[in-house]
This record gives sequence, C-alpha cells and structure tokens, in this order.
Amino acid sequence: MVYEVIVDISNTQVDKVFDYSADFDIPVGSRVKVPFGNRITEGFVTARKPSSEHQTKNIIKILDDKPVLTQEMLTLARYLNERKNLRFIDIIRLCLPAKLRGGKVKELKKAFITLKNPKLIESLSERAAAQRAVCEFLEKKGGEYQTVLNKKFGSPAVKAVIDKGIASKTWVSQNREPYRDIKIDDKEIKLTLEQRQAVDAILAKEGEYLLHGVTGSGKTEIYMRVIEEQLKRGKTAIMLVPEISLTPQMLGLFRARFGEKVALLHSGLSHGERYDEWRKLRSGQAVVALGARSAVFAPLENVGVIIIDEEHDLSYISESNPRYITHDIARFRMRYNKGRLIYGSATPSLETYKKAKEGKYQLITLRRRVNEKRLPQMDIVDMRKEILQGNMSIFSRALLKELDKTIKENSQAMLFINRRGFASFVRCRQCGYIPKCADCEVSLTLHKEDNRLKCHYCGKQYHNIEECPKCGFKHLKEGRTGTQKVVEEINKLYPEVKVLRMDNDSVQRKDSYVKILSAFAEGKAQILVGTQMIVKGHDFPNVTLVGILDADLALYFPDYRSNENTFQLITQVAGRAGRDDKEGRVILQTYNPYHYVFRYAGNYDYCGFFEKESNVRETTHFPPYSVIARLLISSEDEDKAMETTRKGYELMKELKKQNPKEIFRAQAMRAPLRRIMNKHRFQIVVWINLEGEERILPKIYEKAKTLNTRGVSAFIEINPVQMM
DNA sequence: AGCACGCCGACT
DNA sequence: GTCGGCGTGCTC
Repeated sequence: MVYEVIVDISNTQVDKVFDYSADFDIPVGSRVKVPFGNRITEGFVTARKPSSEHQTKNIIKILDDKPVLTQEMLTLARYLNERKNLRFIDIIRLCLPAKLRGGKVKELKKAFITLKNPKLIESLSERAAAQRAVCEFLEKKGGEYQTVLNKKFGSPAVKAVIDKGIASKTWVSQNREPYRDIKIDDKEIKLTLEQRQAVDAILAKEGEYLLHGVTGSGKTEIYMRVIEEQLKRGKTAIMLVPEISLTPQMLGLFRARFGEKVALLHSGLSHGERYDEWRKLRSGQAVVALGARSAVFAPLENVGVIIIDEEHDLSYISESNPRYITHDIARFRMRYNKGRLIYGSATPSLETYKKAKEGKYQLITLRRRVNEKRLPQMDIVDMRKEILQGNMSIFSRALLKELDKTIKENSQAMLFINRRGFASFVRCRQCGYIPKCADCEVSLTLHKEDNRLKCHYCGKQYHNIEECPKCGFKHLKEGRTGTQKVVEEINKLYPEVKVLRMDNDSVQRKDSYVKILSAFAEGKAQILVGTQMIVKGHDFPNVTLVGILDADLALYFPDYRSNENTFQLITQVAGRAGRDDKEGRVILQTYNPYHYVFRYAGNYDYCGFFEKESNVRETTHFPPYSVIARLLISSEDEDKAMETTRKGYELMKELKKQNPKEIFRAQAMRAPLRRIMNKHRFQIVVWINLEGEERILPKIYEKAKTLNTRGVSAFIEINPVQMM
C-alpha cells in the first residue's frame, strides 16, 4: 500500500505530499518516521492509495498507537492550505502539542521516594544532618516526591540517601493539573427570560449566532447552558476567550460546572501540561476545551458548539506564522460537524455585526443586564480646556475630584492608559530631533528605571542623551505619559494610597499578571494603573471609578480599525466601574471631545456607532466593504527589496488590468516602519472589492510566491491589523 | 529545512 | 593544481 505523507519540515518547497510504501497497515492521521533525502524525518500520513507514479521509499515505523490527527484536522489543513495560503504542516503543528513532535513523547512521571532500609539510618555520620532530616521526614510521611524533598532538604542530601540505599525511587505516572487549586464557585443560576430565549434559539438548530449583549447581560451562563445541552446530546464543545481574559474566575466557573470534563489550552501552559491537556481531549476523557485562540484546534471529535467570546478581540487574529483568523477555523469546524458557532460580544466587530444584519448569522440581542443595573455614567472631559485654564497636570479636575471621593469612600479606582514605559520618546525642544534606532528607524522609548533608550521593535538599547546631538540644546522634553508617570503623579498627590501598576513591563513573568489582579481584587491597593490588559473581563466589585487618561491615543494607531478599537476599548473599560451594588463613574479625558467615537461610546450606543462607522468604511472603501491585501517585502539589501517591490508592483498592476472591476486600487510604497531588524521594508497594497475576494486572492498568493528569492522575503497579509 | 552539486577565487 | 565560498535545485 502507498501512503501520502507530509513531512514535518516547515518550508513551502516541501509542503506537499510525498508517496511512501509500507507492507503493514497504517491508519490515516498517524505520525510516522520516514527517510527523506539523505536523512530521517517525521511526517504525517494524510491518505492512502494503491500505487504511486513515483519511485517510493518505505515508511520506517509508526510513532503512536493511535493516529494523532483526525480526518477533520487533515481536511481542515487542506482547506487552509488551498484557500488561505497557509502551509499544511503549520496547521498540523497547531493541532499537536510540541511534545508530539521530534519524537520526544514523554509520559509525565515523577520520582517518588520511599524508605527502603530504615535500619541504615543509624549508619549515617553524625554530621549528615540534612540526610537524617530527609529520612525522618520520610519515616513520618511514608513517602514524598523527589522534587518536594529537593526543595526542602537540598538535592545532594536526597541523592545521598538514595545512593546509600536507604531510600528508593519509583517513577509514578501522573497527570499534571494546571490551576488545580482554583476555588470552585457555582451558584445555582436562574436564567432570565432573555437568556432562556437565547439558549433555546441556539439549541434549536445548527448555524452561526451573534450574541450581542452589554457587559453583565449574562452571556457566560448562556454559553454554559448550550454546552451542557450539547454534551447531553453526546457532542463536545470548545470555548474560546481572548488570551489574557482566561482568568481563574472563568476557569473556576467551568470546572465547577463541568468538572474533569474540561481541559485547558493556552500559551501559559508548560509543554508537559499542554501535552496532558491535549491527550485528555484526544482520548475523550475531556470533552470541553477551554482556551485562547489556539484552542480552536482542540483535538476533539464531534464538536457540537464552538464559542468565541469577546469576538471582536484582536487576539483572535494570529499575527505570526501561520497567520490565521480564529473565526475561519471555527466556521470550518462547525460546518464540518454540523454544530453551532456562537460569537459573543458587547461590541461586535464591524464585520461580524454586518454579517449578522445581512442575515448570515442569526442575531440575538440581550438588552438587559442580569442585575438590572444601569451602566455607569460617563463624563467626557475636554483636556484642551484644562490646559487653557492652567491645569497642566495629566489629571483633569473632574478626575481628581472623583479620585478624592473614591479614596474617601474607601472604594477602588482603575486608571487606564494606552502606552507602556515612562515616556514614549525624547525630543529636543529646540530643533525637534528625536533619537531613533539605528537598525529600525523607529523612535526610541525612554525607560526610566535604567535611564536607557530602548527600541521596542528589536530590543536594542542606547544611553539616554543629555543634550541634543544635532544642535547641542540642553533642554530635552520627554514625550507622552506612560503608566509609570501616572503612578508617580498619584504617589505625589496621595502618598498614603497604595497603587498597583500593570503593563507589559510589570507582567514579564508568567503568573505576575494573575498576582497583580488578585492583589487588587483583594483590596491590597486602592488604585490600579494599567494598559489594555486591565480591561478584559475581570470582576472587581469594589471599583467605582474608571479614569481613561488618554482616550485619543488609540485613535491614532495606523489601522483602519482604530475608531472601532477605541469604541470597544472605552466600552470595555467603562464596564469595569460599579459592577456590584455600587454606582459607578467613568471619566474620559480627551483632546477631541466631539469625535463621534466618544459621543457614541459615552452613551453606550453600539448601534449608532455601527451605522456611523459602517458609513465611513463604505465611503472610504475599507473592510468590511472591501478586502485589503498587503504584500510586505523586506530585505537587508535595500536595492534588492526595491527591485522586488518594483517587480511585484508590475505583477499587481497587470492583475488589476485583467480584473479592473475586482481590483480597484494598487499602490507600492515604503512600509510605515521603513526598517526593522536591519531589514528594509516595502509594501504593495491591493484593494479588492468583496465580489472579487474569492477569485483574486489565490492569484495574488500565487504571484507573491514568485517574489520570494534569496535574501528577500515577501508575504501577504489580508486586512492587516496594523500597517507598520 | 538540510544537503549535494557545481562553478569561480586565493592558497599550500 | 586544490580548498572552500555560497547560488541552485531536490527531497517520494
């Protein structure tokens, strides 16, 4: 029998099936060892057939007892390969835990130590206190994991005790359990009428649903009811949440409801944990996968429902290889399995809401909050007036007044800001010089803790400058405020008040993120200052004030979605205020108080915003009323990059000439970030109308492939998230 | 991705 | 004459 095999090498040139033979039977989806060129590599059997037109080599062996890939995954990989220009093998890799590649499949076994010859303890030297302690401990407890002993007594002592034959080691197989100690909290919840109707509608028939409901309208309970019911029908479920909103609370809720049936998949897991969770799902031991975007590839069969919570969140769009959109994968899987796909959000993406209005998804709107409370009052403060009236501080008087009140009332406040670091750049007040990275031509960020200038794109560091290297002027101005600056200002104003800071810098370590949030939740600080990451789905019942310090910033991102994102951000931040029995308040500071984003956001008017923004997109021909393909060309050699760009531009112009109706614009230019990591960057942006998408994109992919040459890389992004 | 093959410069 | 640079092409 001949088998088609995809080799585990991520390279476009070998990303196709190779034919191999075997005289033993191999199930499709198996991981196998095969000879390839003059070496041996791993691969995946994707199909079988009676014969091959090639000379075939033999498969060496099968690597697992059960195929690691389901037919669904293979079909999915083929679909994405053909339609979305992704490598087959890259998708397969997403479907598998890292441990299942490179032959390093390890069962988790922990060394468990027990006493073997207690009599021998006497023979220990007087001075071997640590070893004696180990033995005593073991005598008392009967046995313990070696890792625990090592921590307690030091590994030399433990090793000595084992080596001397006093204790012995056995390997115990064990399932790691991430976040096992999370407290479980499941109240019996009675559904509101709206919730009940939503659940019934979704359960009634397969298809796609948009669940549009304000913060606090009880979407999570609806998700869980639908999952519950689908499990009863013998199906499985996938619950997706934005990367950083996978809180212990959410997990606790799912654990409480579904117990051991839940497996957790997200980037914070260790390789071992990830493998364990994967195996639970593949074996059917767990039937609910909970996780961030990559969990959409959960190895479940017969999936009855996939939920994408906070559907608008940009973390569902993968920005590195393979660049996929979670929605596409979920849609494929639900069509394949005839299941239900639920998009949930208080502020759906324009694209999703548009499709719902067109009837492509069934729109379910939740109008009421479960606790019937009003959304917090939002005040928009004009910062230009503050400056005119002599207030040069980063806090408006209105915000200070509310802060005072909050502190006096012993409530909590959250201050939201958009940037990390102390100041985004340094600038000469005389000639306007801004120091830039020598490799990237990006303005450098000043980090106050070590007084260094850092490039946020390549990480290169520079000494801070005391005077302008261009004109010698001594007064340099630090640019925009960051979280550190806000904390400093607060400390000056309220020296006795405890403040926590959360941004990319303070959350470097894996769990510090959860730690900061729980410290705040426990009331260990009265004010939390942070960036985007304080926004997502956390419940802080004691927060009554939310301050948005620089609401404008998000508007100026180089992205056609910036209005949309700003609206979503404000709505979400605002939702943090006054969740429990306390009335909440939001102060939004801006230099653009009349911008329509703030007007609609201030009134929590999603539909109004949608209509307005849709209009803008339609007249400016941006998605979702068009498709933008961006071809990014980069090379260390500027001339080569330019030459390739010229060639690519010719190709695109030709394509435009052949398809004048579908392609309405094509331009070539330098990328906004001209140089990153010593690479010169150019871009060609092609605008396609919606009717042309299906037909034109494959052609563009094809042409882009021919542009990849030695030293020059060219790749396509569809509707790029930030053109940089 | 790796690796062989192959065609040109500067060495023992 | 030969060692070794890396451009080109192939892997069932």
